[in-house]
Amino acid sequence: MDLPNHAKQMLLQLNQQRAKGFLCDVIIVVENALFRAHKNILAASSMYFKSLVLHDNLINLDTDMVNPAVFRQILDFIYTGKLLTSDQPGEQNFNALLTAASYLQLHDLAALCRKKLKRAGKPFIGKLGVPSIGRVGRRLSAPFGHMRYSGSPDGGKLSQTKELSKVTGPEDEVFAASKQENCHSLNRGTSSNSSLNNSTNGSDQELGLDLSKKSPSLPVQDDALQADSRAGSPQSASASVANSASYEDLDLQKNNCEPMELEAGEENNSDIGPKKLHRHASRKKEWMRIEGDKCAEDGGETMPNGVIVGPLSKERNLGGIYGSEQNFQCKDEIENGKDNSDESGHSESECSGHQNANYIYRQEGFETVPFGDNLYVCIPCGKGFPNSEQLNAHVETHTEEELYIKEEDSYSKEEAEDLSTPNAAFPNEPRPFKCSVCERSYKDPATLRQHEKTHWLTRPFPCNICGKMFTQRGTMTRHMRSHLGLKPFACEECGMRFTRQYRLTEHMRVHSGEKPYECQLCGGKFTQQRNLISHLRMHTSPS
DNA sequence: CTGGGGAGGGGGCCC
DNA sequence: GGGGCCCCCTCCCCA
Repeated sequence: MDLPNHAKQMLLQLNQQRAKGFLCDVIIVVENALFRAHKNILAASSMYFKSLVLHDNLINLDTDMVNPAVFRQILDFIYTGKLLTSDQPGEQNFNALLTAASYLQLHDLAALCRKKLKRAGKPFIGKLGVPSIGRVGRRLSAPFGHMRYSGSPDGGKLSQTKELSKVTGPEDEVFAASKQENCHSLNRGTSSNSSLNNSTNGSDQELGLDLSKKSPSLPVQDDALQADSRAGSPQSASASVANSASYEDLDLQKNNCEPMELEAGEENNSDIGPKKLHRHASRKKEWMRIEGDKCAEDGGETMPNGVIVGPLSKERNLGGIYGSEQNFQCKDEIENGKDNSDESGHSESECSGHQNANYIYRQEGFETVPFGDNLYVCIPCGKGFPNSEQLNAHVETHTEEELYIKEEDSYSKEEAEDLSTPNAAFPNEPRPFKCSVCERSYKDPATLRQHEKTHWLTRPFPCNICGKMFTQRGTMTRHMRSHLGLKPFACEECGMRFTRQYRLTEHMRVHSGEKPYECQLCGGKFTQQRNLISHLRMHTSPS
């Protein structure tokens, strides 16, 4: 008994999931564009992808071999079995496709292209695209976190004009592609629309963000990368982890689950003190464990569950990365009649999926409403909907003002006073702009508006990768950096890199020995305020 | 084994 | 939009 359309239906479903970013667990970077996909699908389509996705969740493809427009065609082909036509002239497109298909070891597609070219009487004039013969190893694409830092006078920002000028002619469709679902341009210069769409149309977004920030000092990575002449290895296509902020991590990949070699290597290269050195080595062990523990244990067949990059694998971050999953988890919990709004530790945002994040959980106060099959619940009005599309359509009918949490009553006077710390800090400063929900007040309307967003149930800035929602664009941008492993702030002393300037400032005290935070009770000094605070807890805790 | 300290990283939020 | 600070979580090291 065969279901005649089973395979077709499955593929259709998978492609729809890809379009929504649902359960996508790998990001492929091609030049300026990001593509989300499913590891299983990629692995099933090509041995090359299979070896890449085994250890990495962020893959950079060699831009000599494939450009974003072509890769979009390829990804569509993988997910549909259909080759969609491109704007390019046929033979030119088939040449590019054949190059890329050979490079990616998509044999069926390559054969199809060859056939097309043969029929057209045009010989293949593309590049030699088989990784196993060493072509790819020649030029190792920098890991994503590095490749935009060109040491340019602008401090290494995404060099918009340069990147643009490189891409001409047919490749302009790169940027058309960036507007497609699942293909996000990282190049701010490609669009005047530098803002993210709001949560109601999150699946069709363009990043348009400069996530790179400027780099005060950037260690030259390319030499180290090129020294790694792993010709013939699929890894040589610079499958990189998102936090591959240093080539140490790449070494780690190279050594493939052999942390001992790494630590030894670092000791040789490092001129920092023993303690610091140890520290760094231990950090790498952490990374190692995250990315490769399973592969060490069982020969590399099992992937660490749901890990995008090392540091992000921490438990509490998984919720963010796998927002879509949580979305459904929350839905499941609704089905199971659980109240997950409190004890489960989910915040609304953590329950967030891609678009309707804040609406998919059973809200307290609505629990007695019989939802029936309407599992998607609009929090502001309590209406249930059978699917996310209908809910999204409904959500758009709400105005911003309606989305405020109407919970003035829940704010006690004491809480309100606690929350009015800005006033307490600057008692003499006039703060005429008062929040209508809590008692806080601000000097200017922009800050007030910013603050008022914290009362909204919808968070207007979704992460394009994991769907997590943020109240401030800056927070979301910062969060995106962590996905992409962008660490623009480098320590000149030890080369350690950070996602934030503030972290670097804190870190520099390690080198200077400065300990500005002193415990008034015991005189203990600390480099970081947070450690003084945790120290003070030790004094005040009863035990 | 445990508690304390050091430090990396993430999010919230105000300026 | 970016900077800065706060709070939290977590990991690692070490006594």
